Amino acid sequence: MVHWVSDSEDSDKFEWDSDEEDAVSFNAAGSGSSALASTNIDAPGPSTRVANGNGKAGPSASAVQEYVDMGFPEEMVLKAMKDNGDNGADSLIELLLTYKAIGNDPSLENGSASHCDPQAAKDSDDDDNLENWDDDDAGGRNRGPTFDESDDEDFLHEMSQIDGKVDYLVKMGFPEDEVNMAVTRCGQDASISVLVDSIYASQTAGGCCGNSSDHEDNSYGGRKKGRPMEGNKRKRKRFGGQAQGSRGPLDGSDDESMRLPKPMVGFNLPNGLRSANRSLPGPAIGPPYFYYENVALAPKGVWTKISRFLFDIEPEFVDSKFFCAAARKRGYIHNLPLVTRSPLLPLPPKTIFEAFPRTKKWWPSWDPRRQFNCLQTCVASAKLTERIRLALTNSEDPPPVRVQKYVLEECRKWNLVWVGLNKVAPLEPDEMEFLLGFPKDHTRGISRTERYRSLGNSFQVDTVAYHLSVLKDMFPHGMNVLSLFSGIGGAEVALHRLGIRMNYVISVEKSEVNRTILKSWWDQTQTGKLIEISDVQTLTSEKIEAYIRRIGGFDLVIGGSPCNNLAGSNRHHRDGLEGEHSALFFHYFRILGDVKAIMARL
DNA sequence: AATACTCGGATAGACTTA
DNA sequence: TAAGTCTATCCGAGTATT
Repeated sequence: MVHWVSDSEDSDKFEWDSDEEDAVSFNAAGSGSSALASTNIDAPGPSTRVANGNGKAGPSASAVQEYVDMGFPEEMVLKAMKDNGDNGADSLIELLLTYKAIGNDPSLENGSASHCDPQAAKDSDDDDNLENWDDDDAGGRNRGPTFDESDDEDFLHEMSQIDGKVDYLVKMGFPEDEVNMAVTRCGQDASISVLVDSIYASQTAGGCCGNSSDHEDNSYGGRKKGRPMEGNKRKRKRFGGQAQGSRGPLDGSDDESMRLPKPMVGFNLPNGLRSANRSLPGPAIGPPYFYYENVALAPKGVWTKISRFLFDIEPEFVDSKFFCAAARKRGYIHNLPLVTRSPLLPLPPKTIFEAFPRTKKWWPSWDPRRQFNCLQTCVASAKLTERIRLALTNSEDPPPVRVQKYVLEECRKWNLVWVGLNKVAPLEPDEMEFLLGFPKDHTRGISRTERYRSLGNSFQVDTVAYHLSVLKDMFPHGMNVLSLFSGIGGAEVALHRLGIRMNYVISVEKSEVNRTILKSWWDQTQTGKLIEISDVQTLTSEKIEAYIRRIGGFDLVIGGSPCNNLAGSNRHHRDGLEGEHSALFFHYFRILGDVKAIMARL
């Protein structure tokens, strides 16, 4: 049952104090590390720059002038060009508009050119002390070597160069001395990922491994066995500190793989009898709440590793087939309470026939499917459905087993539905919207291919909303949300459908069509303020702090990792959590750490 | 050993724009 | 008409399950 609490109640402060199971004050947890949080992570590490300077020239005078002519102050243009990197003109303009919208520009005195919408002006009670949240160009305009070259470098390499990586790990709850030892062992150049490996290796092995060369050979997966199992007393407790051995299949010793639960129902389900409880480790407890999603069937070791980074929280693996008519196996790592969950109403149909009754008429008795497989980003070609039609019309009824098998195989592979005699077809985009819990026509207006791609990458709204439903009563006055890799706004739609007001949403999404979709939905349904950012790299810790100061903090950091090369097909150049695609996860990690540290400090 | 499943990508051709 | 953009098609491999 959903609680529809009116927005008019009058308790002004955020209630972060502990649901019954997590009775640790976040302030206490966060203050220890906060002193370190303010070190300058922009400063290059000592002699560790990679020799990758791609001779990129700074912004040309004429290009700057072009945007100055459009009415943007020069300082703002220079800053935007720096932050934008190589992302092109559209992205640059968005950035400029974002700066303006949030009132970032120090030189924006007369309101004549202001894009500030009235809502934002009204909500902010501190207009006169707007942060110069990019005051680096106010001070020393040419900060020398950090200005240009590093923008394009892979994030991991960048992180390898900066002193701040130690701080990030400390911020996220790793013991400081162990982090420092890991740096000593692996060298200054080691990536964060390697450092975490090293910390765990020494915790379990007693620190006898010499300075390994792990970081050079990308060999995370190669260290499979031979780890002594003696627990170290200071080891970060696995999965929130429950007694090891009582975890069932998830306590898969210390090897790299994490077994998926069967059935994949998460910690609990609506109306389910399973009532789960868990205790979170202190550093994991908010603020903010966070919610991270990724494909469940990631390559070996990936989930173990992600979990290590995120406080060793046990992932909640859920198949959305328990929420709707399509399977979707995903893992979620979050620090939300579990006990007061409630599903979205009305409950969506859970079988194909309930969802699409008209298909029943044409559904052959030898097709046993009652639910869809995972909705993907690509759909079957017309040629395939025509081949199927021909194969069936050339057979008697029922067709021979060979034909049945072929047709069924293709139907399962491509999620085909029966729409006529011997006629199958892929799901329409609006049917996928429906299955995923989005409003009809949510993605309408872009090309068909792009709709499929965006939807295939999206959240299943009912599943996510079920997990987020606990927030409803905690935030009767609404929430501030940092939404990373937002896609078409699955998280936002879920919160909205839960009746949770969103005061501010800062959304990071690379794809322009996705940003357009989210913005358009937002303008139709929301009264809060949406700020869209195209490039996650521009969300520096300075900016995060400025946003936090401005809007009063984030209540939820939510994001799904774009899973390029992590799941499904084309895994041949996947790279787990070592290569360039993993940079996206580390952005999530970095930003969450920043938000936690800054909020604890302020 | 065979089978099922998977938040993808390079490419040629169709289409649109300058 | 050439160049750029979008679309449809084939093509895949790794992991888990049977």
